[in-house]
Amino acid sequence: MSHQLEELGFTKKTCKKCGNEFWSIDDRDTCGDAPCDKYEFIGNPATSKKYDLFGIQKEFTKFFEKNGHTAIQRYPVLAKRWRNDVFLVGASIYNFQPWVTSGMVEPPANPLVVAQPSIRLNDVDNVGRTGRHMTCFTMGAHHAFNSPENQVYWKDQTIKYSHDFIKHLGIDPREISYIESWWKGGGNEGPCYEICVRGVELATIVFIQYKTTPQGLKEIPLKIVDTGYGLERFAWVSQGTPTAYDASFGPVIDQLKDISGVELDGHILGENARVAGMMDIEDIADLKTLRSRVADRLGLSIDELKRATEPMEAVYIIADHTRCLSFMLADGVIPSNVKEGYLARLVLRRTLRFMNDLKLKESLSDIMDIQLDFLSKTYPEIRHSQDHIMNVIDLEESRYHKTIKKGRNLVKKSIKYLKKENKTEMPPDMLIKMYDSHGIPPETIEEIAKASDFKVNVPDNFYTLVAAEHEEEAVEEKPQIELDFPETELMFYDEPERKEFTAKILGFHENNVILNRTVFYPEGGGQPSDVGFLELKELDKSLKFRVLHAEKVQNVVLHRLDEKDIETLKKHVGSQVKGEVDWKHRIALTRNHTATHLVVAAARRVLGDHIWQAGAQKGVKKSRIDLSHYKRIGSDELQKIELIANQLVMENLPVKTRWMTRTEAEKKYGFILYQGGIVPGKSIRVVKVGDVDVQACAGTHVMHTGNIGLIKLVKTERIQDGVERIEFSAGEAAIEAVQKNDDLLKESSTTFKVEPVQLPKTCERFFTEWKAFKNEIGRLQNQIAALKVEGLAGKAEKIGELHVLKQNMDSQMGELIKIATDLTENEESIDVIIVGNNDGKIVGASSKKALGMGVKMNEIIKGAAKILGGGGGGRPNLAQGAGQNSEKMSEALEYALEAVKRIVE
RNA sequence: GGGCUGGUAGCUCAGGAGGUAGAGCGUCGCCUUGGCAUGGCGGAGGCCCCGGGUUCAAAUCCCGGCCAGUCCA
Repeated sequence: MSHQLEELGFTKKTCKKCGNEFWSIDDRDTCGDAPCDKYEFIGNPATSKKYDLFGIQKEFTKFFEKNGHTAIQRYPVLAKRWRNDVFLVGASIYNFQPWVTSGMVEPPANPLVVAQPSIRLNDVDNVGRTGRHMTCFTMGAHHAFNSPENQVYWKDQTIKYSHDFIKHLGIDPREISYIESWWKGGGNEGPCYEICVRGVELATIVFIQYKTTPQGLKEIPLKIVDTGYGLERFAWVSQGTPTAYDASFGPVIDQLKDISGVELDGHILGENARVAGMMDIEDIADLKTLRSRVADRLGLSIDELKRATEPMEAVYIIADHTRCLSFMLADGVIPSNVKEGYLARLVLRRTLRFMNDLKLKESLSDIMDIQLDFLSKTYPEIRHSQDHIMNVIDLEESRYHKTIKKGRNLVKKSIKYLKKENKTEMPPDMLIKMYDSHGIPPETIEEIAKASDFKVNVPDNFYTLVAAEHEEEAVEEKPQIELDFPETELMFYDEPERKEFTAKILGFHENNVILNRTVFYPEGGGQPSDVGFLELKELDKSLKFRVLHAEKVQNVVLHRLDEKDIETLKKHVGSQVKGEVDWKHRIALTRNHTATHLVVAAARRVLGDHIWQAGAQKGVKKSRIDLSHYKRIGSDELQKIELIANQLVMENLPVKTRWMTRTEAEKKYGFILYQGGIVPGKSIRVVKVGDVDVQACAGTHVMHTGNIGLIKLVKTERIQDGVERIEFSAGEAAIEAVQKNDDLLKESSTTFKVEPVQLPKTCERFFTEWKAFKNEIGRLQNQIAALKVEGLAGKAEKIGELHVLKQNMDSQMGELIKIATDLTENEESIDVIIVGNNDGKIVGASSKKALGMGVKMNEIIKGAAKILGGGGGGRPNLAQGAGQNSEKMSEALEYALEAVKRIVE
């Protein structure tokens, strides 16, 4: 692979334990990585000096700067800011994907060095327990991007740099081993070395040089040096602390210890980390193995060990998770039930659970305060978001408590139900349902069950079972269209007010015409396509074709026409056509598009800087934008946004557009450029509205905001937790929207015969009165029923032991029911009553005495209602029915009476 | 983007194999008391989220929508 290692005195060997090939100076027979070697640095630092995390970060950056690298600022952990394939940054290379790594865009510097906070949640269960796993770590990285024209450095130099750096820290080169391996990820791969010292992997240096394709490896033109130095691990080996947590965020841990009163036992922790270092921990079963091994070595029982370690682990988890949350929230992740927001909520709720285990009386925001204090010394930008973070945290904490409280009730109820069913244990599917549908973790259920003296058995593979509940869905991949046409010249950028043009017909694709240039805006960036006409002049006559739609495929604009028109046009490849866009349509979309930028800008002013556009769809009549926000937008906030947006219109701000290279634009404006979505390409079109908004945007815009006219916000909708949708109209459509509201008011006020201003009061009055009348009617019905009951008793006939009454009455259903129940429940002289009315409704009731004799009213009424041509039923003591043939009522009543007779006699 | 829950009195929730809408707390009135804590009795308070469908009959079943919760990618 490289001669560099040989030059440095290394020779290649094979590990006798794992069989991997590795390089070292010393004559050793194991590769230097766990589990082949065990940790040899705990209590015995490997470096000449101790570094805390920020110390090593500084040292790292400084070293590579000195060696010709340009240091760049960290990127936000929210990768969505510049790419849409992953949620969070998991490594420094994520910063440069896909634009730089594909070779399309120049890197911000070359070579460069960065210390990139990275988040990986796949091992979240191990955090705090193994001594080395973290949700958030700092990846120190030096990158070189080697293009055919610009070779920066490759394998030899990379190895030299990394070796020099480790040596520079005072680590004895004889302790370093380089394990040969192969790296694969993100569609690329290449050879790599894992650099290990005293049993721990400190860094990986990767040489990305292939693309992974279904046909195998494909050499790529841009060869990338991708390195990753686990800076927390460097801090760890330099201090020799029991865990990497102590070395990385010791001050936070100290304060947490003070608050919680937990004493950390360095001996146990160190032993735990040593054993954990030797293991791959993937599930709860592995964790149990770890516990029993550690307990063994310390001569403790597993319970004793758990009692001793769990509080310490909780402290570590809280310290780790709050760090992760700080980056997430500061960089713009809004906790939610979907996407990256869900990941934030997951971490946040885990933190709350462990705080609860420690019985901390502090709120999460108190703990976050400690973490933010600590972090903002190195990352001052986090301070700027402090208020926002605190708002979000407090809100989330109260949401969580609400959920748990609801969950508690549900669990108690379920246990009660199970006990009634004589079950002694909660079945696993119920446990899964509780978590899946209601977010109650099994530990919480166990806790509640214990209080209710009920057994809960959580399966080891609980989360696997949960996952099994969710069937995977195959992702359909769209077949790529291959087009062989030159790039279409887009005229609407240089001449935004142009309505007509002439162009040459280059060819066809399905129902689409391809021209050499166009004024038709192709659908994209949430802006629908233009429509209009193409006109072909042929000798004396001219033919006009409707353009239904335009879209861009690989820089070629497809103008979709009716199938018949395509057939006609096909004879004219190479001819000139005149194109004309429907301007009313276009200008409406243009107004809506610029208005979108203004509404976002206004929303940022009203709601805060955390507001980002999460999606948008423009239309002629109405448009909508989705904004990241942690709670519902209130109606007064909405009105404020509306006012500010319209003020920006009235200021008649100039809208300036210009093309810039991606790197240049990002440097000047930051990722806020990508509010409207990720824009592809090397150079991007930057649209700047006065000084209030700047976005990378390919859409059409008015020249001055005054051209938009009115902006009317219509409604808000919460499309997900953490994302609020605002629907609005701009220009003429806004006037229509206002007029529509006026119509609604007029229509309603005409009905009430009042002025619109009186409507709210009038409505309220009508509603209250309606309720009062409704209640009054109920009362009157009861009274009428009571009156009608009087004197009825005497009309009963005696059948056997029972007094039976059969009567046709002029009463509604409700009244009949009332009469029937009154007489059978309260009046002792009546046992069975059957009443009907002229609408074909029939009701029957029987007293306890009659019931005792087997008079089941539901069956009798069922039969009687059949005669009426309908159906009926109810309970034995009270039943009702009805049918269309109301003229047969007396027959039905007679049937019922006979039925009673049959039972009694 | 997908799955699963839920929406009933001011609040917390029962009910829901279709057939008279319920409880506790709160509220109002009366009684008990010298006053308070309390206790007893009685009352008011429901578009059973909205719209459609099935049915003699829908809070209950079905479809759609809105709102909320939750898990997963």
